[in-house]
Amino acid sequence: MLNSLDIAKKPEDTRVVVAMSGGVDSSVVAGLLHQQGYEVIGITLQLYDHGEATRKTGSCCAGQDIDDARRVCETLGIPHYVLDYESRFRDAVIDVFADSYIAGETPVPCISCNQTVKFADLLKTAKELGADCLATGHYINSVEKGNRRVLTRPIDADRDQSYFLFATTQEQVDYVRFPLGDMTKDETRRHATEMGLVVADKPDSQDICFVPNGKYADVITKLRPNAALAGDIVHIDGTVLGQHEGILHYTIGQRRGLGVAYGDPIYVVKIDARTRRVIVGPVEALETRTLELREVNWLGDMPINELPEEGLELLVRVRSTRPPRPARLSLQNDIVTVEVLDGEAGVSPGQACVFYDGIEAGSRVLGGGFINKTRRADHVETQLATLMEKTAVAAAE
RNA sequence: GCGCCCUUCGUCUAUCGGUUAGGACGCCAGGUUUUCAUCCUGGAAAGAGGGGUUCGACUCCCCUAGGGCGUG
Repeated sequence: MLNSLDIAKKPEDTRVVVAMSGGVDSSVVAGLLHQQGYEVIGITLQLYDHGEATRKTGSCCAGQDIDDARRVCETLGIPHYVLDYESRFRDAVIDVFADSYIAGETPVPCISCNQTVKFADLLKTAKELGADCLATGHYINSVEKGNRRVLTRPIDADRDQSYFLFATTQEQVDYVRFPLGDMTKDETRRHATEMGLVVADKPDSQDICFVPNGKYADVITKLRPNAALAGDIVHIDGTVLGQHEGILHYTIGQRRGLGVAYGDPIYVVKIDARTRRVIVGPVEALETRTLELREVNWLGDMPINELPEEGLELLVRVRSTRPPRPARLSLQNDIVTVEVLDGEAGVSPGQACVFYDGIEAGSRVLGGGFINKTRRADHVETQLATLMEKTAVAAAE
């Protein structure tokens, strides 16, 4: 007989570590599991510098948030531990974040954090504590299927956090539980209020947790003083339209912040880290059909090298707030390649491409990968190639 | 040297003898969003300068400055 966490033990004999960020969601997870009689241990990771970042609203895992988590555990009457993961977080998340921008990509720090700190280090700690599972407050679900668990989309589609969790390995999926997967945000807040938790009305976290004031470029510049070098803003037709203050301010598909009045809206089409050029063009130039992925985490049933010759039809998201779009996944010369059937606009290297087998709640999350390269329409590729060639010649002279 | 034309938000421009001088792009602020963005809503922002004519001028006339075209 399985308990509510799909473990063959009575709740009171089941030890659960709850990853508590100090927000409502993970607090409610701890509260609900405690109510159900589980042996709950709250753990909060201290991830970064105290300072201004810790006082802003919508942060997590530092300063005030650690305090909130502690108070929640006191209210519930469960043990709470704070672990110092600052240096680990810095190496695995912040440094990687900075280097990605310098390389002209656009990172997703929340994914690195889940991938390395939460589901690697914290998970290991939970196992060392003898926990039967690690529970988090993410809005995603997982269910038993045969002798393993599969990741699925949550009930609350508006809150779906699967984009940030695509890199969770099968082994991790088997150990982690997501009690909020079949709950809406409103219900979560109601539970928090009913349980009298101090965080019941706390605002949701937003922005990058370790960046104060939303100025992520400042963080990078502080870490890598030579990162923000000026360069040209070049139209895809070759015209130099202006100057920018560092490629780290831009991502593919970005419109604002260019400071160029072109008459029509122009978007960042490509970032050339080598020459520090930001290439811009009309919205049509963003249209992308083919993506090459790296660091792919495949959670489908068949092994990924046994994909059908013609590819596997599924749905993909290339940014967390986009709806899943029909696509075909295939292996081409050992490279995992995604063809978005109707095209996508503004696809950036460094972002994730996450796979689904459907749109509705309960659909499988089939993993995903980081976008390594993209290919546009032929005429756009030709224009870009011409631009790259010109610089190569100029550099040679 | 002479003749003709042009000058409006940061940029490109619309309009008119009596208008809250409109739009696009840019910028700013909110909303959306556990990434960065996108997207949505809102906001600030203009008649080159000086004289006239007129009840009233950004609009008509003159001068000055700047720019364009044509011509000895």
